[in-house]
Order: sequence, then structure tokens, then C-alpha cells
Amino acid sequence: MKRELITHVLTRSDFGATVTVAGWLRSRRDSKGGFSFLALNDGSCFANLQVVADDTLPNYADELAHLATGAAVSVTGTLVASPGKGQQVELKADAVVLHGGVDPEAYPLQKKRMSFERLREIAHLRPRTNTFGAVARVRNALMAATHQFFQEQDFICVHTPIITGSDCEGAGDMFAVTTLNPADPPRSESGAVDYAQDFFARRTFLTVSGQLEGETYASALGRIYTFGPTFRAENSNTRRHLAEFWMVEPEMAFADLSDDADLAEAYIRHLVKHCLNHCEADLAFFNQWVDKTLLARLTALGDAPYHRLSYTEAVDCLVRSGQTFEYPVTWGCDLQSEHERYLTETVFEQPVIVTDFPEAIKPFYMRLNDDGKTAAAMDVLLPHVGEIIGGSQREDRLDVLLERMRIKGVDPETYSWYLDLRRFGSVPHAGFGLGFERMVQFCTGMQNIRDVIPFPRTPRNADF
RNA sequence: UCCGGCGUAGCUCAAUGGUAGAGCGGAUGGCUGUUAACCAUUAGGUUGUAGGUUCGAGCCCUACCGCCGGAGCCA
Repeated sequence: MKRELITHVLTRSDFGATVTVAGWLRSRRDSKGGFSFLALNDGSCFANLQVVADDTLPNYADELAHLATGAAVSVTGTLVASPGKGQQVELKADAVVLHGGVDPEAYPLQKKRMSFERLREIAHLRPRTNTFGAVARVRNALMAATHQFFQEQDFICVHTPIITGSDCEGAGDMFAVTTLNPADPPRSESGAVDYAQDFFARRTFLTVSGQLEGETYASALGRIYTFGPTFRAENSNTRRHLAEFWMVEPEMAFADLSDDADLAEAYIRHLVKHCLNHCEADLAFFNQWVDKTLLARLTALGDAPYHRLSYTEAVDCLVRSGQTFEYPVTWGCDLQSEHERYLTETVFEQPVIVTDFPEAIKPFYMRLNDDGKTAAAMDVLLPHVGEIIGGSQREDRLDVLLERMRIKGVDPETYSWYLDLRRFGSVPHAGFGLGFERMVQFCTGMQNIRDVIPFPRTPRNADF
């Protein structure tokens, strides 16, 4: 079928032209003047196209007068200037074809507002709503902007593996990947499950991060990034955690923590600007119905540099604030959510980059600073979203890395290939991971992360 | 996993331990170049599950399941 997208039709002004569009009915309003208004949406943009269907159409009485919300139709008609308010153009139908009807009694979607909780239960139909259509377009824009940003800066996109053999990367519990029969796995003489007989002849898992593999390509191609799914088998029940989420992980050779922070800042700024420039109608909708402060917040991000402070300075700031926290702040403790929120939402009211955390609370691969107490790590915190980026300069000195692994109880044997990067042509390098869904949350104002990914995977939920 | 809240019509929610209701949505009719239309009529219920207390439980008690919010884990 040759059809035109509504997003393009709406900007046309060559009235009198014949146009064919197709989509799903959002609403039908009848006029006893002998015609009906059909609000048609094809997903190409936020706005609907208003179709005027006259009762002289041959299938008017039988089909068109009974069209229900959700019905799939195509319309060929004449483009006209709309005499009504609310739209510039409309389509005067010459022919309306009903492709798939809807039983309104059975159709779960209503014309009026529905709760996000309810829509989560019908995740296969929710992209037909205003909100989830808009989320999908914003998410797409952020994905495109991600590739655009890194490609323009000569980063190479690397596809790191989803199935991994590293079982102790320290980023959380992992999902096991196996083809063994769970009811009757092969066992060794000691009675333990014999993974030598499994598909990969070893234990394997879904990746919790592409970082270690990313480092290998950064140690050859210089600047790389990964953009793929990530899996955490944590029993997390919050509005900002998923068991399956997408992460963007750049890695740069010949770079330190400061370069890393510069990159993070430029990247986030690019994403927000791209979103403001390409998703105007969708953002206007979110600003009106989801978060009244969204546009102001995104616009205010502007060009002002983000606040950067060390962990030590952050602790000082929190202590001096006189604020009472549920968890008191002391040097050496990890910052709690309430502390991060206070910094980014109350003190600075914009993104904050905290650097140089105590080495004791950070993983082995983060570079030990010269003070011997802190690691070259950074967190980027966003108002209302929290931690969106975690990154670090990596430990590039073999002897220091080995010592850190020993202290943290990581077996060097299983990381021999990772250690080779330090044995052969080791360079200072740094990178970070950005939680893509959290970025979508930030740009849409959506409160719950389960509503910014098409089919959320969370504890007890892998439907669809 | 811990703390708190919730679970009643298709949806959103009411209902002192005493006859289960409203709005929206649906159907039907009316009215109108309409914009989340409006007016009238009407259909629609195993109150999450299983026990318990009571003359009587949507309401009180216990357990379980699920959802939501906060915390932890993190992105």
C-alpha cells in the first residue's frame, strides 16, 4: 500500500491534493450534520490527523458510523484547510477502508487517561497511547543521538558479548546461561554439577557490563563505545531498576578521569539538545501531562558546565549543610540516595559529577589515586533520576592491579586476558556506563523506569 | 530482601461490622464543524486467594499472592 506518513501530511499546504494515509483510530465524533470526525494516528508523530468522513460514503452506515477506538483504517481523500479550531489541515475522505475492527467492549484501551500501572499489564497495546508513543519516539531519538555523538567524535561502535564467562565482575548477581536439564544435570564424582558438559563447557552468564571486553578494543582502536543490553539478577524493586536494561559504555585510551568527565558531560548535553530539537511535540505533551517542570529543566541544562566535586568535598558539603539525614555522612561510607538527591536537587539543582571515591568501596579495576586512599572513579547524578553514569579511569599498572585484585579477593587466573592489556602496551584509559533508560526517564519526566522500555523485565515479571 | 501503603464493575475510586455505589468507558436515543464533546436511558459484581472471629465481614484477625512507594544493590 502506498501511503504517506501523518507527520509529513500535517506540514503540507497544497490543498486539493489527493492523499492516502493509514493508522489507528483514536476517536470518532459524529455530527448529525451527516458526517463523522475521525482522529487518526499512525505513530509517525504525536499529533493525529483529522479525517472528515461524509455519510455519502458507501460504507458509512454499515462500518464508519460504528468505528471504535483502536480500529485500523486507511483513508484516501482530499487535503483541505480545516475550518475548525485545533488543526491546520484535515483530510476530506473519498474512501475509507476498514482493515481491522475493534470490539469496544473487549478493547482494553480507553479514550481517556489510564493509569501507568494498568497500562503495564497490557504492554502490547500501550504503544497506541499518547504517552507510550511519545516515549518510543524520544527513546529512538536518544538512541540516534548516541550513535551520532560518538560517531562524530570518531568512536568505534563495538558489539561486546551478551553471554560471558566472567562470573565475578562485581556489578551484581548474574543470570546463568545453560542448556543443562535443571531437573537432572550431569554431575562429577564429587556430586557437583559438571559444567564441563554444558554447552560452553564451562559456567556462563548474561553480561552485567561490556566494560572489560570494551577495554580490549579501546586498547587497539583508541576510542570505542558499546550500546547493548545488560542483565542484573538483583531482586530490585524500585522505579529506577530493571533486570534487563540498555547501557552505553564508551572507553577511551590515553585518557584520564578528567577526560572521562568531559566526555560524560558533552554526551549528556548532546542528548538533551538533540531531544529538545527533534521531539518538540512529544516533550510538550510530557511537560503538560507528566512533569510540569520538564522543559524548564531540560532547557536550563543549556551550556553551563556541570558541578564537579570530589567525594571528599561532597562529604564536607553534606556535613556542613546542617541537614539531618537518615544515614549520617562520614568519610568512607558510600553516598546514600538521600545524599545524592540533596546534592543534585537541593544544593546545585543541576547535574553533579562526584569524583575520587574511597578505594575501599570501589571495584578492583578502578585506578588507585596517588593518595593511596581514593580511586579515580566518578558518578554523574541527575536531579530526579539519581545516578545515571558510573565511570572511572582504569588501573593500568599491572603490579597495582594485581595487588588490588588480591585485596578484593578476585582471582587473577580468570582475568588473564584482562591482565594482558597491562602486560603489553598498557595505556592510561577511562570510560563509563550510562543507564539508557534512566536517560529516557530524565528526558521524558516519566517516574517509573518500567514505562520507558517497551517490555520491562523485573522480578516476577517477564511477560510478553 | 527490608519498611510502609493498596487490592471492590472494563477503568478510576466510594461504602460507622448491618440492603455493594458513583464517575468514566460500553450500548441505545437525542443534540452539535466536533476537539479527553455534551444530555438522557440502560446493561454491568464470587469485593486478590485461603482460613478465622461474629447473629452478620468489602470492613476485624492470620497466612499467602500481586501491585505501588521508599530503602538496599546499581546504571
